Amino acid sequence: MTTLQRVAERAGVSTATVSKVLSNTPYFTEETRRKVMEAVEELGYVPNLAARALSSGRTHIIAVVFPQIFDAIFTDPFMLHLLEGVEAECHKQGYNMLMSTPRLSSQGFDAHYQQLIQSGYADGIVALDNIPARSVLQIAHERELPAVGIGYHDNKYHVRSDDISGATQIMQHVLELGHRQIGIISVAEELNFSVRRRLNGLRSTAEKFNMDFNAFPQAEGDFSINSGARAAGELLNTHPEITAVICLNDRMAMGAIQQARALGRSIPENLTIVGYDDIPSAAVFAPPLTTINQQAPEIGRAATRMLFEVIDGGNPHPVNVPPVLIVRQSSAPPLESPRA
Amino acid sequence: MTTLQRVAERAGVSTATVSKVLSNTPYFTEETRRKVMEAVEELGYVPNLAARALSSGRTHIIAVVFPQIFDAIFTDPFMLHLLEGVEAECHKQGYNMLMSTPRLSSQGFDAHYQQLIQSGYADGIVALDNIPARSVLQIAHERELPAVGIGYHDNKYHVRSDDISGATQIMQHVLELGHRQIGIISVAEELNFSVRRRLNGLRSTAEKFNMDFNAFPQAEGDFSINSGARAAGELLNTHPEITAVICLNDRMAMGAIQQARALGRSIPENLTIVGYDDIPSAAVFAPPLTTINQQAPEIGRAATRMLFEVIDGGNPHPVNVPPVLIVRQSSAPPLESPRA
DNA sequence: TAAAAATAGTTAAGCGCTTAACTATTGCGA
DNA sequence: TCGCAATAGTTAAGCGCTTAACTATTTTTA
Repeated sequence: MTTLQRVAERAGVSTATVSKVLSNTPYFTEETRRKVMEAVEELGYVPNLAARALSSGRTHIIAVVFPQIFDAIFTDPFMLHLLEGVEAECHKQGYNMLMSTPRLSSQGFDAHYQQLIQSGYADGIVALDNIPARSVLQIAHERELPAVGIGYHDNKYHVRSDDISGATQIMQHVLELGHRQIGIISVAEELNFSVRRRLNGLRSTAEKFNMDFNAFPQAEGDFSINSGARAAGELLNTHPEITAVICLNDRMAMGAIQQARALGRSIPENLTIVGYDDIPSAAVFAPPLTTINQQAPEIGRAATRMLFEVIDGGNPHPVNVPPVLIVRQSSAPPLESPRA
Repeated sequence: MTTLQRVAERAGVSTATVSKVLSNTPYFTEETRRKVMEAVEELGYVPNLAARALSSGRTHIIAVVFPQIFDAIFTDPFMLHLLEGVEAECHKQGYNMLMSTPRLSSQGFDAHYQQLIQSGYADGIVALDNIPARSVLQIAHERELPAVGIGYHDNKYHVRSDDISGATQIMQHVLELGHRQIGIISVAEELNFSVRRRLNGLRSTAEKFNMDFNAFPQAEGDFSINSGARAAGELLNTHPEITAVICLNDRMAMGAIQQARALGRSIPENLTIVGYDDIPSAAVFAPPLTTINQQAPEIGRAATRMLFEVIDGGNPHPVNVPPVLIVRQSSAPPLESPRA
């Protein structure tokens, strides 16, 4: 490994001058710059980043943190898309990403994660902060490490998907198709921060159409395909008059479709079913799902840009990323619908 | 931030003694250990890992490298599952993962990736090494950085999915169902290393059943859903007698199913269609796909264990991870089949 | 014309940790 | 009982880089 010292000898200047030229710190002549850059090129010099990190106090590494509950993160394509956005911004700024996937126990997040945060390895953190019981960024705040949360924890610097807007769009879509007998497959609010906001978006949109949201029949699932099937079964048995079902995520929508079919309904001809999240399976499902896409890459990009601003001493505003309605073949007007 | 120096002062010993106790290097008394550990706990000491990396020459970070072609990696769940396996082994050994997703241009992999490899930040690399045109690990070999490749490049240390075994299992499954009129949806061999081996596995299994593989009608796709649909259309138009189609991946199988349906075939009753890879959509497709699961988490684990062995000076053997046949509802015996 | 400011390059110290070499003491074996 | 080996702890140097402070020269301003 070639050192800065050897570059300095080759260029006939001090190591401080080499450092100055490489970091573009004033003052040096064009001749000095030429001599240094020639030596760098001839020797194939690449800086030792651990040394640079130690002396400058800056690593140009950010930690990307996805907390693990039930190992779900490694099966969730949302994670990959967040990562895509984070990576794109890191690449632009010459930063590297250190992955951390902490496990929560009764004593808090595991020791390995705690050590990483305090290790001096990362200039800052972007974290998916979505476990209601505990914020994964608390330890970063205690250490005054720059941090941006993705999700609903009360972090000063955060990026969120605008679940109210997403729910508004999906409810509006269903109502504009002419549906009035609408079932809701919901989830217990303690499981996930976004549930309340999705329900609020559905409610406020129904009210704009002068409909009483509380009169819509509801059944409860737990985000899984099976729970969606069970909930759809309940709804269709107790409310056979419904012409549409809004599910709070895609997997429950898939289960609902399977169950509705088993109960003799055809989709979407006499029952419209819509989901939320636009997981990859949604597009290839039969029929392809109408759903809400959260634009995870853009969330990842916005969070990372925000973190760089915090690291550079800025004080950026929180960001809400608007989701996008994706209309596919699982939704259609009801058969006897008077178009409103 | 508390330093080792302050711990030494608190415990009343030298910094070298603190370092010794923390690394369990001989020799120290039980009394000295107690004094040091008390000081560590009272001061909440956490080592600065950049300093440790600089002086010891070891970071306890490995680089996890997924080369980018056409941004496909951020939509491929296989990546997430590899990462799952790598992360599990890193967690066990107290290592951290530095993600790198280099881009290939005509001049080779990008400068950011090259700097990362030479930076002293990573003790070693686990890389998905699957671009036929160029090995992502060449630069690591030049720098004598410990490296393990996942895939078919000729790396000394590598882990591969046993594509021959996977293809053997899927062909055997189709033949044991009684199919003899079998179409193959293939891919040009230059696109991906695994194609030849999958075809070889299919061929050798057919020969074991005394069948001439070259007599099976073939059409070519490019791994995409659309190409699968086109290829299936060709096959069914020129060979309407076929009772099964083997596709070299799941997405082509999905396209083939959609096209076969459009051409009046029911799946699997009068046409069995099978895929390869067990992507998440396979399980929720209609009908759920019979396919081959590559056990990506186990590949990630094996590669990471191998890297730790190389870092510690060992000389491990390459590993082939056996895929698993997943039978679902897209395959069934042919209607007029004499069970062989 | 003299003083102040800017330019250019260097010296010196240090970032926090590791560990080889050294020193002193104790224990073991012949 | 003496010499060698093991134990215990310390000293000293260094890993590769950054940058504040310093020094010398040139340029600008009043």
